[in-house]
Amino acid sequence: MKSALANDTMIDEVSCLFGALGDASRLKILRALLDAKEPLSQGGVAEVAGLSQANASKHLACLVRVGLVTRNPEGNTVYFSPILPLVSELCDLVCGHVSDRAKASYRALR
Amino acid sequence: MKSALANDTMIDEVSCLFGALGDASRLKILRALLDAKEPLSQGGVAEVAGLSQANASKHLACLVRVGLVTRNPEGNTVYFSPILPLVSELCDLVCGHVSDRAKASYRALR
DNA sequence: CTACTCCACAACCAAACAGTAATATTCCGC
DNA sequence: GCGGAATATTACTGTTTGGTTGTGGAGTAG
Repeated sequence: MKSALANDTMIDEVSCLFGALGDASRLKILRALLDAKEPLSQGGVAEVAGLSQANASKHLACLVRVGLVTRNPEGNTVYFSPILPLVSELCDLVCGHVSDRAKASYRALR
Repeated sequence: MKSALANDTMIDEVSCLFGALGDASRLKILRALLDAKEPLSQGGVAEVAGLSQANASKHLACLVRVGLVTRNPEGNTVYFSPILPLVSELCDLVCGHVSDRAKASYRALR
C-alpha cells in the first residue's frame, strides 16, 4: 500500500506539524508541559522553558494551531496541555533514534 | 519519569531531525522513497518528487545528515533508502493525527 | 581521449522565521 | 470606577533557509 502521505494537502499539513516540532524553543515548551503532569499557564511555561512572555505566547499559539497542544482559558489565565499520547510518542521515537545513532557513532570510534 | 527530551543537546538534535521533516519538499522525497519499495537514485527521487537536481541533492543531504535516509553510492549513481521503521512510523502517527483532526473539525461544522 | 551521465557544491536572491520591545486587551480584586 | 496581573498583538531586526543557476568532479561507455 501507499504511504500515509497521500496527497499534497496532507504533505502541507504534516510539514506544518513537523515544522512546529523543529524548533528548540517549542521543544522546550513541550518538555515543560510533559514533565509537569498538569496543565501549565502561559507564564508557567515561559518560566520553565526560559522564554520571554511574548515569545512563549507566539510559540504556544503555533503549537495550538497545528494541534499539538490544547488551550484552556480560565478566567484571566490560559492553561496549556500537550496532546497525549501523540506528543510523547513522537518525542520518544525520535529521542530513541538520536541516542541510538549517538551510541553507534561512539562505538565506531573505538 | 522525565520526558525523553533530557538535556539541551538532545533538544537540539531532535529539533534538527523534526526540522528536516518540516518541509514539503523533503516529505515528498520521503514519500517517494517509501512508495518505491527499493532504493532510488538521486535522479529518480528528483523526478518522482518533482524537484530540480540541485534541490533534491541538497534536501537528500539534509535527510542523510539527520539520519532519516541512508546513502549508498554504486559506481556513478547514488542510491537512497529511508530508515525503517522510523520514518514510516513518524509519518503514520502524524498523518493519523492530521486526518483525525480534519474529521473532527468537519463533524463540528454540521 | 572524448563525450556523456550523475551528482556535489558555491554563490546568490527572496521569503520565512525567531526574538525583542512596546503596546493593546481582558480579567480580577479592591 | 482604578490598578494590576496574564495574555495577545504589532512592528521591527537579524538570521536562517528554500530554490535557482552555474560550475566542477567523478565515474562510465565508446
